[in-house]
Amino acid sequence: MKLGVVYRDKYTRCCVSHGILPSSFQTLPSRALTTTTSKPLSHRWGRLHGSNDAIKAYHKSCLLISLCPTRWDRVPLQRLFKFGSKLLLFHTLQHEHHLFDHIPHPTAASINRSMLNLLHKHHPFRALAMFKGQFQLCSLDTVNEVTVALSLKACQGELKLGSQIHGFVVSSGFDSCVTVSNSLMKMYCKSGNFEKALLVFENLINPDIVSWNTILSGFEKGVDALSFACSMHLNGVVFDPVTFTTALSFCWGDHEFFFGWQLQSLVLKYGFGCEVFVGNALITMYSRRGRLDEARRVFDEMTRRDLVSWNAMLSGYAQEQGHYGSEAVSIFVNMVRRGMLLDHVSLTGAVSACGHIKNLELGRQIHGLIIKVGYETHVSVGNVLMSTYSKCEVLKDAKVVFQLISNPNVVSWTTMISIFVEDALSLFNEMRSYGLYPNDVTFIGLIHAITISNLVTEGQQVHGLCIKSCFLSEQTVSNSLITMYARFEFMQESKQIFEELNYRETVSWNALISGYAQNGLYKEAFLTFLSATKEIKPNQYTFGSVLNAIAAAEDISLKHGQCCHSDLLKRGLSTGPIVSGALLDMYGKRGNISESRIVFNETPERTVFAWTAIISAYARHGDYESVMSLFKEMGREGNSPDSITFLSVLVACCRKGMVDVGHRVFDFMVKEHSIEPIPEHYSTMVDMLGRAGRLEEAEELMHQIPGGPGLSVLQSLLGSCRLHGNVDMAERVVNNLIEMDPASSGPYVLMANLYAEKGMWEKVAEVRKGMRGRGVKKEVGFSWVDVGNVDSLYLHGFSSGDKSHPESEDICRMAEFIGLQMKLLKDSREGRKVVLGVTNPNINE
DNA sequence: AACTGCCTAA
Repeated sequence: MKLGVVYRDKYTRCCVSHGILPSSFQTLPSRALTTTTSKPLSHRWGRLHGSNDAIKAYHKSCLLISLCPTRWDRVPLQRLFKFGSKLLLFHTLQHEHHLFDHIPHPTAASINRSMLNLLHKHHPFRALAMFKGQFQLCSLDTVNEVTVALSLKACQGELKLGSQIHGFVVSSGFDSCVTVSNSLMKMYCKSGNFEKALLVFENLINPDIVSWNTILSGFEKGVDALSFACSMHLNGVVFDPVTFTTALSFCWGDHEFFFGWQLQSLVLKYGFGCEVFVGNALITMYSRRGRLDEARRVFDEMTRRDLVSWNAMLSGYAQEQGHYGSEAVSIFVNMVRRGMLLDHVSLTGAVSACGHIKNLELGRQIHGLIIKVGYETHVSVGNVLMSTYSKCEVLKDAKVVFQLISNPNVVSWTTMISIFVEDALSLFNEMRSYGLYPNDVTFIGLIHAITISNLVTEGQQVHGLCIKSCFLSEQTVSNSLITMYARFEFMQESKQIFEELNYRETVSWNALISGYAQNGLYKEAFLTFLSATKEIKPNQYTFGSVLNAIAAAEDISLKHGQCCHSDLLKRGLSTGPIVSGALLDMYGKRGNISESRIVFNETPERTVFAWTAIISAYARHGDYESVMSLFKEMGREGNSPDSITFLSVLVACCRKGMVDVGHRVFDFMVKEHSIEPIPEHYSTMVDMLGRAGRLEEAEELMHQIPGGPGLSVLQSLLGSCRLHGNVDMAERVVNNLIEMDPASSGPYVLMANLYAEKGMWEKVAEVRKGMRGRGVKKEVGFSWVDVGNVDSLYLHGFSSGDKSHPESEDICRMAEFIGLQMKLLKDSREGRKVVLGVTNPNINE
């Protein structure tokens, strides 16, 4: 009988059904299959003696077992067993029970070896089945303490199985053996039952160092672990390298780090400085605290290093957000030059370093290497590659990487959802169709995508899904939802989610405060900030949001902004880019230009936002000269202005009437900086031309705006028409305006005023009538006054003809007085004769 | 034979 294609298929099926990818079999030439016959095997291979030949023969025999097991006899097997554990490894690949039955007299040693092989090959439950088989056969003489220890290891933290074995341990008296107890403790630690592990430990009569180490490694909190280490020391337990390694792995928190130092000196004292594991733990400890130079010193002083040492150093550098990017690269290059066998940890570290320093070219080279060493289908490596490509803004390549990953996990899908915002929903559904469950990060990415795309209904659906799948209890997910609803202008929902949180961290407060600020609810934003300071420690984002609110609010006293400022100084937060930007923006918007300048001068890192904030502050103030000099200085310092910077410069030109300069700035923006003008740019240009009296040019420019003129453009042009008394154009503009926004009183009022100035009283009456006929009411304009009372939250608001204030009479008298003083000052400056008794040195001479 | 180290996504 010839073995042909059919059998190869059968062989493949057999492997697949066992979940095996036998790399050694893949290289078996198909010729071997087609030429092998099924003549009595013992006859053909029985005389093989060298282990290599035997293994080769065994390869074929494995195939044949699956093809025609009935033809198999015991003779070659017994011969093969002579070649020891290497062959036993092959048993584990196929039909191990079948083969196992052929072992004439299984001993505890052979069973243990088989179980260990199965564990190495990641088949823990088959190892367990082997143990179970001995159990059922009642051949307990083949079970020793090692067998029990191995079977406990095979449980992989499955509490149910482990407890059963614990029962067996107690009933068979194995609990007196410290090895078995140690394995039991490990099993309980892995299954998250640390208390039970402690119970086993406390019942031990003679715990050895492994017992202590096992318990030490089971602690969750660093503090508890280290105090246990202290008690070990006090109990006279002599630390071994494993103790140090375990204890050091807990020393990366703020409090624990000190302990790490002390442990390091103990390590040196005990002479364990050359232990690879200990050195690796030290490298990790230092790099987790960001002390890469000290980690490097440990690394350099190590006499022996293994792959993990190099990987620890590499990923330590890679994690530091690009500050040590070049160091990470040089470590990796060194590893490659030394011809080290790289694993997925090395490759992920190298790729993530490329992502942090945004070095696309190097990333691509390492990607090439990854393909060469065959890791392109590896999930972790693929995930980091995707993230690196997305950081380097080559999204297409990220997608290609994703498609090559053999078994994409939740992380892969989450990365895709975060990168491809517009496809986020369909990606999410596709992920679920593969039976993968989203985690909290997936939801954060999805909610963020929905927020950006403004998908209200889908947002509510995802909110429902979060409730259903119990993800609302995740702080981070709830925070995303708060932000989402705030963006949708559903502050009620935002607040409700916030209030239902069982614990509110700073981020949650920030989300709510910035939500209020963005929706124009400045008082709520400020009040929320006040409550936040009582509960949590505000950070730069908290202050950024509340300062934005105070900047935009007309009726919150600037004193509160100043209080925030001093608080920031006290906390040492005032120089961060977010806070300093918000501070100088606030002072600029609220009219305190000198304070703005001080904040700007004290800002160590002048970002585009800082420059823009100070320039727009001066522009709002009408200080054309300062705006232009700052704008030039900004260019000299190598900062490129953004769209808002240009807007502020244009506003300054507009106020000063510098039409030609404004034109040049506009062209400079479009041609040199390739910035697409936004409606506000056009509106400022139209305003600028209009104020200068170039009304026709203004109207012409207005019609060039892509998408047609908006409200603000028309309003500013109308203002210019009134200024220059152009009734015809004003009428055109007003008609346009009323069409766009029928409810607004602005155009009516302006038009009526223009007619009045021209003495066209019938027209005035007509406009007033039209206004009443359409049910339009004039909105009341308010002015705000800050009366020096620190406790008062808000300012006093006044409108024209308003007598509601209890002190309105005094206020009006004072206003009149101030008005008179101002008039006098103005007259004297312009060289007119002073009528009343305010002295002016210039006039007196 | 039991205890230990490096790992990515927001």
